[in-house]
Amino acid sequence: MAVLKHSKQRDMIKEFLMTRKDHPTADVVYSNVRLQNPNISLGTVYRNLTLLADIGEIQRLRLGDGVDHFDADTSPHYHFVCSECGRVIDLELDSITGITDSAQTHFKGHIAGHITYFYGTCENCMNE
Amino acid sequence: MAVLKHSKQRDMIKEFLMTRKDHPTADVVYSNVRLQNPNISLGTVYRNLTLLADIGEIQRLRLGDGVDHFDADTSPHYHFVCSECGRVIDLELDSITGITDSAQTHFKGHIAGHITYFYGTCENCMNE
DNA sequence: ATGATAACAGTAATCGTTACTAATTTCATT
DNA sequence: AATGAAATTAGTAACGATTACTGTTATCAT
Repeated sequence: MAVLKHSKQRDMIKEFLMTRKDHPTADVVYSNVRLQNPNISLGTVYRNLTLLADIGEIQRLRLGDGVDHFDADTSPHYHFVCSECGRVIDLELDSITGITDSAQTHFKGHIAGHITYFYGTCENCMNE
Repeated sequence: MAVLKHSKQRDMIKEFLMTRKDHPTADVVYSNVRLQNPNISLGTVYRNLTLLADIGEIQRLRLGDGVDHFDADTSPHYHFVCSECGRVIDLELDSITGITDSAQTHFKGHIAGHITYFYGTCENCMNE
């Protein structure tokens, strides 16, 4: 990979993402970062989100809603997606890495890991 | 919902899907069904795959590769996605529905279920 | 300061999917 | 069997998220 050069835009994107716990999409990142730098390009946001995810500084979440979400918290944890409002919420959950092992027992390839997320109705939507 | 009327195109799509264990995409369904009916429209394929999934006759799989896959096997089971070749393979795995309960314990909304799939290198790609 | 190259803004293109429309098919009722 | 209302179709246009391109600007080792 090419040598990484510093960029103000990348810093802004990373910093914005660290202030948020709601796993925003590229578009949300774009419109928020634009408040500070109205000239930033949507392509720049996408490119840097991809780059940051590739070097492991952020996490890309694919939650089946057709839009990528991004999370500055790279520690392993699980997510809940509200089927009503689409909200994405962190979940406290004891590690379930054991399921990778138990999936491996009957499988001849190599299982490197798993993707799991939960869905249902969030607290907010239940009170309606 | 409107009354369902029979359609030859829908039958062909369902029948094709039942012959396949490799979880084809809409496009693969389209090009195969077109061998029998060259006039069928891609929109018809999408509409019927969605309809069949809505009435529970098939399953729509979202596996994080940006393309929907479809499975005529509607029984609950898990999938493996090869990171090398993209192949999707059924997995034998004892039920892990318990994780839904254990996710529920610390969560105030209602968890209806979970999506889990595994990734790694398939047997084919390991022999290369 | 210079120069190589990474990153940028702006825009066009791509890809999977959905929406639209006029014509056709299904099917319950005659 | 003929009628007609409604579902379905083929074909095509539109859409939204993302990626690619291009000429310009910023970074940074020398």
